[in-house]
Parts: sequence; C-alpha cells; structure tokens
Amino acid sequence: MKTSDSKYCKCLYFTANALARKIEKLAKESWSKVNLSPSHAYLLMMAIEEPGIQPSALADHLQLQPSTISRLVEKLETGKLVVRTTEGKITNVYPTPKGKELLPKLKECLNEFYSSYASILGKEESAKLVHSMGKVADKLII
Amino acid sequence: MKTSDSKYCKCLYFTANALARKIEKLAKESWSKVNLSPSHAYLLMMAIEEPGIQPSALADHLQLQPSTISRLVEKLETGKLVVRTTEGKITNVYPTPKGKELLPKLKECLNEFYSSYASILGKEESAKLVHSMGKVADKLII
DNA sequence: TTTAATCATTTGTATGTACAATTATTAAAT
DNA sequence: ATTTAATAATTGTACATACAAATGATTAAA
Repeated sequence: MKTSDSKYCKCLYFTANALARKIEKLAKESWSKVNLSPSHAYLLMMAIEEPGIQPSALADHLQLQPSTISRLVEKLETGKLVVRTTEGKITNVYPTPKGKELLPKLKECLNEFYSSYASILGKEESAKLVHSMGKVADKLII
Repeated sequence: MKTSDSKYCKCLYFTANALARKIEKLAKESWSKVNLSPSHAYLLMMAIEEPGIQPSALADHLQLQPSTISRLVEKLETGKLVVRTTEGKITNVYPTPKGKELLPKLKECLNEFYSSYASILGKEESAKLVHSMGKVADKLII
C-alpha cells in the first residue's frame, strides 16, 4: 500500500515517520558497504573533518540527544574508528588512522545515497523537499 | 542549533529524521493524556473504527512491519484495550469496552495534536508539507 | 493423498534513540 | 573561601522498530 492511501496519510506524524523510515532504509543500504549505520557514518565523518570535536557539538549538528551521541561514539570506539580523550569535563573525539582511512569510502557511500534518491525523486524535487522540511523543523523548537 | 544550520541540513536522511523526531515529540505530548504512544493510539483508533481488523491490514495502513504490529497489539492487549482472536492463520483485533470508551479522548488528543502543529506551522503550510512528503514516500517503494 | 509452497502471524534478537538520574568539573554568588 | 549553580558527559533503563527465523495454517502441485 502506498503511504498516501493510508487512513492517516493526512497526518503529519504518520507521514513524517513513514517517510523517515523509508529514507532510513535507503540510507542503510548505502552505508552497509562500510558496515555503519547512517548515524554512525555521519558522526564519523564529522570527527574526521573536525578532529577533537566535542559530544555537545556533535549533538548540535546531528540534532540528537547527548546520551545518544555517547552511545554512538561508544560503538565507533569499540570498532576502533574513533578515540575519546577527557580533560576535566570536556571530551574530545578524534578519528583513529583506521577511521581516517575510511573517509573516501564514506564519501562514496554518501554520494551513492544522494544519487539513489535523486534518481528516484528528481534532483530538484528532493532538494525542495529537504529545504521545506528543514524550515518546518526549525519552527518546531520544542 | 537549528536544523537548517547543521552541517548536514541538505541531506535528506538527516533532515527527514530530524523532522520526524521533533514531530514525534510533539505527538507524544498530545497523547500522553491517554498514556499511549502515538503509534499505539493510531492502532487503537483503527481497531475501534474497524473491529476485527487483521494485523496485516494494520501493517499496511500504519506502514509498519508485521512484527512491529505484533508488538504494538501485544502491549495494547496487556493494557486491556484490545483483544486478539485467532482462527486458523488469521488473527482479528477487537477493541475492548475499555478501549472503546477511550475513543472521545483519543479524538481529543488527535485534534490537539493537529492544532498544535497547525498553530506553529500554519494550517496550509503543514498540509502542503504532508502532501509532498506523502508523494515522495510513495515513490520510495524499496 | 501426500508433499511442497505460500501466507499470516508471532518470537528471538538487535539497534537507535530518548529520558531521567548521576558524576565530575567549572563558574558564579554570597 | 565556601557554597551554589551551571555545564559536559555518561550511565541505567525503557521503548519503538526492524530483520530473520520459526510456527502454524491454508492452498497448490505432484
């Protein structure tokens, strides 16, 4: 059944979640090549591009709760892709060499993901949607 | 930080999920009055409006996996809001009297949720967004 | 009629996410 | 200077969701 045939297709909750789940699935496929979930991959990319980035900044950029960031970093650390150092109350997250090595592949996955949805939705339409979703999300400061 | 200020604000994965999480939060607040998560509430409403509905139909309408439906129904059954009967390979989900009693409150929550986001986003803009998200979700048959 | 395939649903297990509480550190206020 | 408040991050716990495998029932094929 199509999303727009559902009984609740006019509900923002329902539609936003249905869409997010489908996109998540597509993204997971793209990142399966590096054995990372999309969230882990984005976090790792941030740590590579901004070595020493703090969990609070990661939470801001990824729009996730600090506790979630802890868990994500924990897992990447187990996989030896990042390391944490703590001085005082501040923690820094650095990529390991193994993590840095992954960068080209990560970008490949990202591009593959981009083009996979662009080919389905159209480049312009998807960009427009992303923009309007972002605008709406901004207003929902809860 | 705003969603549109994030490093990944142009990524469909990131934006769709950030938006969905924010909406989920808003929805949870609305349904906290009946002590149900939004998904449970929608499922219960469907069971009330279509007594005997099958898990597979629920999965279709709610765009969730059958296993997820099992778990949702399980919990509603524990709370004595629905019951399951099984004949052969087919299961039917019926609301209990206690479940049915909840209907007016459920609709109140739904309306409160609708107006809470309409007041933030505007009635027309939110309707437009829902529509375009639905259209995109339809294309993403994965 | 027996066997195989398909279908509807449920379990086992894992994962990402969040909330609330906690620890540890730094800054502010009296 | 001591107490209080604020900040950064982590843990305990819980939950919605999904995948893969298993169960049980029906239908189709041999």
